[in-house]
Amino acid sequence: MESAEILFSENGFDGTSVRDIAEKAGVNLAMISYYFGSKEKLMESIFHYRSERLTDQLNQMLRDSLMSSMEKINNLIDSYIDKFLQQTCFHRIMVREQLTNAKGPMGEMILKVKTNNYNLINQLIKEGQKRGEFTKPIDIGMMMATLIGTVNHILSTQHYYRDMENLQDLSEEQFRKHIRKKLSVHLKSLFKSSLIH
Amino acid sequence: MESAEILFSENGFDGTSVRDIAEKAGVNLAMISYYFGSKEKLMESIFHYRSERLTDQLNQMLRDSLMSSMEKINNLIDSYIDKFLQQTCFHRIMVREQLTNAKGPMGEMILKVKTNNYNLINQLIKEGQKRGEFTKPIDIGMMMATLIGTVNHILSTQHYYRDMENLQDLSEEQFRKHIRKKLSVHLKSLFKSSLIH
DNA sequence: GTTTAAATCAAACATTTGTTTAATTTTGCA
DNA sequence: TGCAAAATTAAACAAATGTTTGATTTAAAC
Repeated sequence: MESAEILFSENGFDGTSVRDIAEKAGVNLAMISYYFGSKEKLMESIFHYRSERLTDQLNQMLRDSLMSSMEKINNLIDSYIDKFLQQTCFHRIMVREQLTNAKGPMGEMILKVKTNNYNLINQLIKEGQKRGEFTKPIDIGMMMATLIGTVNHILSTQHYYRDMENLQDLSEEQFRKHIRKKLSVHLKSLFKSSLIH
Repeated sequence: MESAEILFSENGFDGTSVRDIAEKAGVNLAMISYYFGSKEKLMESIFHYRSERLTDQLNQMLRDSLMSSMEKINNLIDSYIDKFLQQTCFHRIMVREQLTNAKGPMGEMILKVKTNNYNLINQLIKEGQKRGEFTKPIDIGMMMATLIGTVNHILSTQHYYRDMENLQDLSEEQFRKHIRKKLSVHLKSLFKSSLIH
């Protein structure tokens, strides 16, 4: 699953052969069918494994009643950035898969995750408005698209960003820190000025 | 090229066979190699054809000195949305391809387009700041990522957005109009409150 | 230590893949 | 009309694909 995840994220599902996966994992070709049933089901296993953990964390964080709504928003932003940075391969797969599989088991899994996230954030923003913390009306669906879209875009096109901002001399680790910080500051300021007059 | 563009956007490059393309186009299988050389080169032809027109329009619009900087920004937002809406297939391919081909001829083509756009927008924002129209400091690279990322994300995940916002009863045309408007309003307000105090 | 099930393997399977070939048809021009 | 170049075709090509098979090894239980 680890090997497959990396290869899928680099070359796409169709661009990766089961032989590639088997070789990278150091196992016999036949074992993939033996254990997962098929290449498709291997993909679903990866997806299931990753997305299980995705929503739990979010749910917990948003339930914390000690934080102000704005703090929660900022927390949400950072945790989405971190999640993507920690699981770049999986998120890359998700971005790619969203382009294709609207229908099928994959599409249903994605919809489930997205709907859950949407409801949580919706609730959070309504809460902030009720409390009087957020004074501006806001398009929640679009705001989510901006959060997810901006992070996705930067992290899926890291290479180009690095070229254009002349950051080639940074190490991989330094560069990751750099974009994490940039994204965090940018998105927080964006949300703040969109939610508060 | 038309047929290939549609199929590539739906199933990805590796998910599309030259036989699929030939059948959809109503031509013989061998003609693709005959005219384009290879499947890869067919892709490059599509890319070349589309990206040629991409920057020209932008250049022209931004040179117009009668508009205020804010008007230009708004114009830029709308023209990017429209470009994506008019050429959804091609843009889908670009989004997917950005995930994969950092190197290779495709990657170079993408970098060229991106760099050009970056320079133009950079210039535009600096101009607005000089004129005193834009009073807030701004991270231009991030702001571009937000523009492109938000549009890309909404339009590549239209299907999910439609489900979550309960817009299933709209016709395809109505739905397109709906998201165009939503995106336009949202991004303009986002840019405005990021550029002006 | 024997037995039984699970794990692992090399080999083979039938399709599908992108590309090429060589023959045929169509076209444009003298 | 005749002819050469271009366009189109069906067939074949070798390589790669996902999956299965049947034999062999390993592990665990009694």
